[in-house]
Amino acid sequence: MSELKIQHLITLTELLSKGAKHNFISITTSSLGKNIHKSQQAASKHLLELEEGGLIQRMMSGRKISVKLTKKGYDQIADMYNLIKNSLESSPSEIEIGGILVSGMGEGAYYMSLKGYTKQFKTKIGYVPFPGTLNIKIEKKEHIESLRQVNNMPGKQIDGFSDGKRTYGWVRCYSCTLNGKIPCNLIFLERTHHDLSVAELISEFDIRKKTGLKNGDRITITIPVS
Amino acid sequence: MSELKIQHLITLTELLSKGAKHNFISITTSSLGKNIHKSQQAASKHLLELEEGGLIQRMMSGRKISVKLTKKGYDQIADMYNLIKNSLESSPSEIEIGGILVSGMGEGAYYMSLKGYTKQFKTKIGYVPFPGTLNIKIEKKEHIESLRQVNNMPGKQIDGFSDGKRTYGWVRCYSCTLNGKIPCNLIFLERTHHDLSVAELISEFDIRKKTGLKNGDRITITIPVS
DNA sequence: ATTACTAAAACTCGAGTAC
DNA sequence: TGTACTCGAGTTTTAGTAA
Repeated sequence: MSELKIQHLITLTELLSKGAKHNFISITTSSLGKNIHKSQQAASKHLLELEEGGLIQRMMSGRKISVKLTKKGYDQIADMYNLIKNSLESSPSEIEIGGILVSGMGEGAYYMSLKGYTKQFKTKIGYVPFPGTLNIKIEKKEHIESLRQVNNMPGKQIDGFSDGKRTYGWVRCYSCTLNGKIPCNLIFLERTHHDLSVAELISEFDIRKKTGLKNGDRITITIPVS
Repeated sequence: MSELKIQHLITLTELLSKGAKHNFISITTSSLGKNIHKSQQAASKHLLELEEGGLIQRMMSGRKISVKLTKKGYDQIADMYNLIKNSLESSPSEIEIGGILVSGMGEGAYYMSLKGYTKQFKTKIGYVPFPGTLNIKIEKKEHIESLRQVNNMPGKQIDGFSDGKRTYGWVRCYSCTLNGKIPCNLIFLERTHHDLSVAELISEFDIRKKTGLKNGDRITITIPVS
C-alpha cells in the first residue's frame, strides 16, 4: 500500500497536473501551498521530503524552484491510481438483501389480480404475476437500510386507479432475482410505503410450488443497480 | 482539492474494494486496521470520523460493524480518481528545451557529409542532413537535466565506422521540432558524450537560411516522448 | 519578493483498558 | 471475542523569522 506518505500524493498530483512528468516546472512554495491547501512552509517541507525520497528532482533557479517528477515519483501516482481504479471497478453493482419467507396477507393475491393492475403489469414488466405475493421478513437493520435505498431508486411504476367504489394505490417494481436464480420483481405498494421490514415479491409463476420454499426458509434477494 | 482527510481515502478505498458501494459489509475494526496497516484503534477512529463526515453509513450489528459508503463517500473517491486520472492524462508527452543559437564548430559539416554516415542517415532518419549542424547553447540547469534525460532514452543509432586511417564515433538521433514547427533531429555524438550544455541539431535543409535565425536568437526544441 | 529554519501548536496513532 | 475511550508519544503543520 505504498510506503509513500499519503499527504505527498496530493503534492505529487499537483506537480503532475502542472506538467512535471517530463519537464521541469517552475513554482514557488507559496503557490504550491495554496494549491494543496497547506502553508508555504509545509509545501517547502514536502518538496524537500519528496526529493529526499527520490520522488522528484528539484533545483533552485533564481529564487524559484524547478521541479520534475522522477520515474519513481510517477510510478507512485500510477500505483495509487490503479489501486483506486481496481476498487471502483471490482465493486459489484448489486444490492443483496437477506430475509425469511413468511406467509403474506392473503389479500395481496386479490389486489394483484385486478384488471387495473394486470394490464399494466403485462406491458411494464412483461408478464401478469402469479396471484399472490411472496413476503420476506427482513431482520438485519442493514438490510432494511438497503431496502430503503432500493425504495429511493426509480423503478417501474404501475399507476393506481379507481373502480368507482374505491381507489387502489400505485405499485413500484424492481426486477430482481431470488436466491440468485429465480427471476422476480420486488414491489413497493403505496399503501404500505412506510413499512420496510417486509419485502414483497411477485413472479410470473408460483414460486412456493416451483421451488419448494416454505415459510421460515432463509432467502436472498439480489437487485441490480445502475 | 477535497476537505477529505487524506488518510481516510485509504480506508474508503478499502471499504469500497470489499463491496461497500451498494451493500452493507460486515467488518471488525481489527481486520480493517490490518488491511490499512493501522491499529484497531485507528481503524475504529477512522470509521467514526468517516461517519461524522457523512462519508459512510455505519451500524453496529452484534459485536461487529456494518458499513456502507454514502453517495458523498463514493463521490469523494471518484473525485480523487478523476483528479489523478486527469493529471496522468493531461500530462504532455514532450520534453521542451530552450536555448540560444550559437555558431557551431565548422567541422560538424565535414563529418556529417562522410559516406559512412550519410548512407545510414538516409535509411534511419529518412534523409541526408544538410551539411552542418545547428548548435544550441543550453543555459538553464533544468534544461541541461532534460537534455540528459533525452540522452538516456533510446534513439536512432547511427553506427561509427573506420576509413582505415581513423575511426568515427556513433551518432544518436532524436526526432524533434525547432520552435514548434521545423522538423529536425537532435543528435548526440560519441566524441562529445559528456558535454550537455550544447545541443546539436541536424535537418534536411539549411535552417538558418530557411528561417532567418541568427546566432543569439532564443529557440525552443520539442522532443516527443513515448 | 523568495526558501527554509526553529519552536510551538495541532494533529494522529497505538498501548492500555472499560465495557 | 467485539468497540471505543483516555492519554502519552510521535509526527505534521504553522507562525515567526533569517537570509
